[in-house]
Amino acid sequence: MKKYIPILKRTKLFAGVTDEEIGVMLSCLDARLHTYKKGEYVLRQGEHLNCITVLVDGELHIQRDDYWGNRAIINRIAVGEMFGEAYIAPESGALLNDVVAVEDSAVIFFDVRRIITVCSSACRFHSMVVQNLFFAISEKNRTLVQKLGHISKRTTREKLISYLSEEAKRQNQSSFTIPFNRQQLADFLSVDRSAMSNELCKMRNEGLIEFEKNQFRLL
Amino acid sequence: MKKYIPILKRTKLFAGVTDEEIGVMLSCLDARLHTYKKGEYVLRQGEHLNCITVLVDGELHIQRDDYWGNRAIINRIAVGEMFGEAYIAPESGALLNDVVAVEDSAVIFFDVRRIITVCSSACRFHSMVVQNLFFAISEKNRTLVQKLGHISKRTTREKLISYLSEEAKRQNQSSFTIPFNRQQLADFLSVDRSAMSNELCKMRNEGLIEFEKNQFRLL
DNA sequence: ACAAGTCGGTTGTATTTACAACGGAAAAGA
DNA sequence: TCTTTTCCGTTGTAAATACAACCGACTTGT
Repeated sequence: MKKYIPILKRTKLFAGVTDEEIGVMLSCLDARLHTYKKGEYVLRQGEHLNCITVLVDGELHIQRDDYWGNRAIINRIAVGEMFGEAYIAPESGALLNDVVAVEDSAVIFFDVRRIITVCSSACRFHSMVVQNLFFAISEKNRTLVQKLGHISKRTTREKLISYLSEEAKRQNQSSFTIPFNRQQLADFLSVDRSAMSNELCKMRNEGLIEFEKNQFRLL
Repeated sequence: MKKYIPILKRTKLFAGVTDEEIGVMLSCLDARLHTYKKGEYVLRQGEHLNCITVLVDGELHIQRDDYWGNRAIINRIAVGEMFGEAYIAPESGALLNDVVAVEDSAVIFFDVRRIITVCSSACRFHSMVVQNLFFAISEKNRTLVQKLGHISKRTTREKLISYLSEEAKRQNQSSFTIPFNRQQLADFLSVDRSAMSNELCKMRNEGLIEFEKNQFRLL
């Protein structure tokens, strides 16, 4: 697990904490490492979780399939990001979504209560992590609201424009790569893949965008 | 401001804190009270916020109007709930939404940094509030995901069923009142009001639901 | 009591979408 | 290399939606 310390160091959760301090916290927070093959479920809807988790390798989707097989990709977790932070509270209840490995992945689980219960020794790095956790959850909150902004648009085209322009802004360039293939993007924006594909091509024909595979450019 | 202590006491943020302790914190956290008339803006998109706020009277909508005048109601804030928690981090940037008073309302603003920076005296109630804040933000996170679940449904009917059945479950009875009028519900679910109205009546004709004004019953 | 405004249901039409099915190109696997 | 699978664009059709317009019931304010 120690080999992931350099990665943990770059996460929002452990920002400003030194390697040695992280090493100490790994045992202090009862960290456990699990690995998953592409396609495996990390967590399933209905399970209970009392850990904060950090993805240290691979990629995860937080998603939900409904009764009719429609998939909604709620969120995407990249290396260094965390998930499970919505279930910190003891009375949080069961998970509402599945968490699936889209690539071979490695996840570290941390005991929640040991994080948010400030230890008696009140170590410097612990209170740092507490504050980091605040910021991280808070930021995820904003991310969710932004996503709401995308899918609350009425038409497929508007959803695409909303998503693509935010992505361009986030990556700070008009040409950028998105982390989804077509089906995944459709699931993320909650639209039909073929309809979306169609709309994308229309937009290209109208000279609004260019794209090839996952590479997009706004014009 | 002291007259709102009984209300604050029942909020998630101050759960488990006594009246006197809240009284102390009001000054300790630099609390400020503002009141708003129905229709007034509490905060506007683009502004900066470095406070956690609690609604102590009235009702707020967190919403966003796009260029074409389409309104999306992101969330509803009831008495005792808080907002602004997504902007705790110093680098959060500007507000992405408007916050509007739907009724005459009163809001208390608390300085964020004084909350999350544990004071040197490490008072009992302060660490309590820190933990409460964790749980509250975390819960809001879940609320947002639930809302995503509603509007990620493809048809108006599915959105309605998703929303109404969650509301029934939340209020723990098949007959319940919703906090929106038709237009607001449409804005909340991101659909057209008349189309939604139409769909509601179809569902009634099919014997799925009953309703009158804001009172609904699932059958 | 009257006028103005709000609210919710209804209808028709043009637009948009989902869905199913297909095919070619590229990638993955044997 | 050959086969299989994945990915993505295309098309046609049926279904669902947005939009505008209208009406009656009810509320609010004067």
